[in-house]
Amino acid sequence: MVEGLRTRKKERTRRAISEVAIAMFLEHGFDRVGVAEIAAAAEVSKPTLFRYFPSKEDLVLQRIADHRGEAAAVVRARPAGRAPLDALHDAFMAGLDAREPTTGLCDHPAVLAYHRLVFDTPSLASRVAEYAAAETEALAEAMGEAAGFAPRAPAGASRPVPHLTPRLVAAQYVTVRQILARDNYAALASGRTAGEVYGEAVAAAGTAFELLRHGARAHGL
Amino acid sequence: MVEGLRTRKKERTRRAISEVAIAMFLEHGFDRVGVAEIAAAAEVSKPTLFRYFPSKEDLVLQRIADHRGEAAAVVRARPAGRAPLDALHDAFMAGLDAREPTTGLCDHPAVLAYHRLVFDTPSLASRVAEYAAAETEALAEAMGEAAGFAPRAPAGASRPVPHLTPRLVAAQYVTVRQILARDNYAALASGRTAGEVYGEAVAAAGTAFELLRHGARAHGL
DNA sequence: GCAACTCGGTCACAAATGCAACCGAGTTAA
DNA sequence: TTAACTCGGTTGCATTTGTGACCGAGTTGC
Repeated sequence: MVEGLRTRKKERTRRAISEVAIAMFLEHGFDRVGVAEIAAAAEVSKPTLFRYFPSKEDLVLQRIADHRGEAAAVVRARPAGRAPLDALHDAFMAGLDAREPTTGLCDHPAVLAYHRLVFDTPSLASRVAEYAAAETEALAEAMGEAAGFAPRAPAGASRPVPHLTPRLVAAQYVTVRQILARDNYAALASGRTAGEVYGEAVAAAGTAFELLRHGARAHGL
Repeated sequence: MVEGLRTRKKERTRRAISEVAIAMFLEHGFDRVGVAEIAAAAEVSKPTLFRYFPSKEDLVLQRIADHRGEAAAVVRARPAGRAPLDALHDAFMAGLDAREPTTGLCDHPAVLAYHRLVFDTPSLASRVAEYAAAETEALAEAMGEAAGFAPRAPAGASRPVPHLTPRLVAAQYVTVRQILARDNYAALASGRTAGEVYGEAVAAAGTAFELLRHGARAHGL
């Protein structure tokens, strides 16, 4: 009973609303389109729209939220004997290869426009930062497990709190990844193609993960 | 209630179910397709299917039922001074011109196959007869009004009962129309096109309505 | 003769949805 | 300042839908 009519229709509705909303935002701008218009275009009532998405911003950020916990999953599913950072490096390289939008190296016009929409709309950009914070926390937990730290579970807290070192490393990874993606996006925004940028992107990722692995000192900083 | 989301979606669902069902019946035969398969293909649950259509047969007959009361409406909407039978004749001629399926003069393969499906399936054919009876009653009422008879409303009856003459004429009209449509369909089934048959169909309709208007005596019967 | 199965159709219940009215904050206009 | 308006978001309620279990009649198999 994992795949009933109910589930299928709900997923379809969620996708339809989000896609319609993004298309309208891209065409007219985020705050020149009202939620009522989106609901009408998606053939859904306004309360239903808000049952799927808690706020107007989430209509856009759903795509980003879909990747929630991905880094933590990569760490947990890494091959035996492979270090967490190496597994993350592998995953990022694979993402570059596949031109995944999350790497910033996807030059489809729609994806580029989506990037512009998110970063040019303050309320959206700020929400992305929140997602990044949540992502960091989840990754820190997975890294704590990987490093053999038994996660502490304080009395009042609902979730275990990782130790300091995994949290620092996780935060650094998330930050570094943002920079890499930003750089790739900037290169594409200046008109170059993903194929042209690919080599530099790989090299930049190599540098970044090398820095993460061995610290700044080895680079004279 | 003008045109809300609810109404629109219900009509869409009703159409989707009926069309999916007819397509499957045409491909595999009426009683080689289960209602559960139809519901699955139409992406609705079985109870929902039966909320729209009271029986399996109605999945097919919906198209015919859609024309319920059409003859009565034609009579009521006829131009001032035009006799009911003449208005019905006009309407039938217009139907022939437009190649409406109800005239039997539509040679689209899908319509032909639909005809075959209905008349080759006993449980469907018998239901068509019931619809014809209901159609007759409705038309008789409209004709009674047109003829100036005040419809009688007997104590126990929920609806007024037309006088005898309008009922006879209405019954004759329905019968005659069935024969005309059957003849047209037979001609098309033998491989001729609607355009080729059109002239004969018009002439046949002329003869039939002439007979209705002036009786058999004038034709030596 | 009888059990197991199929198939059209129904039931009770919970989940999803539409609808209309409303709230509260921010804007505009008089 | 106040009144009217817009817009994101919410609420109560009726309608619609999915789900699973069930009924009863007709077949099939033994």
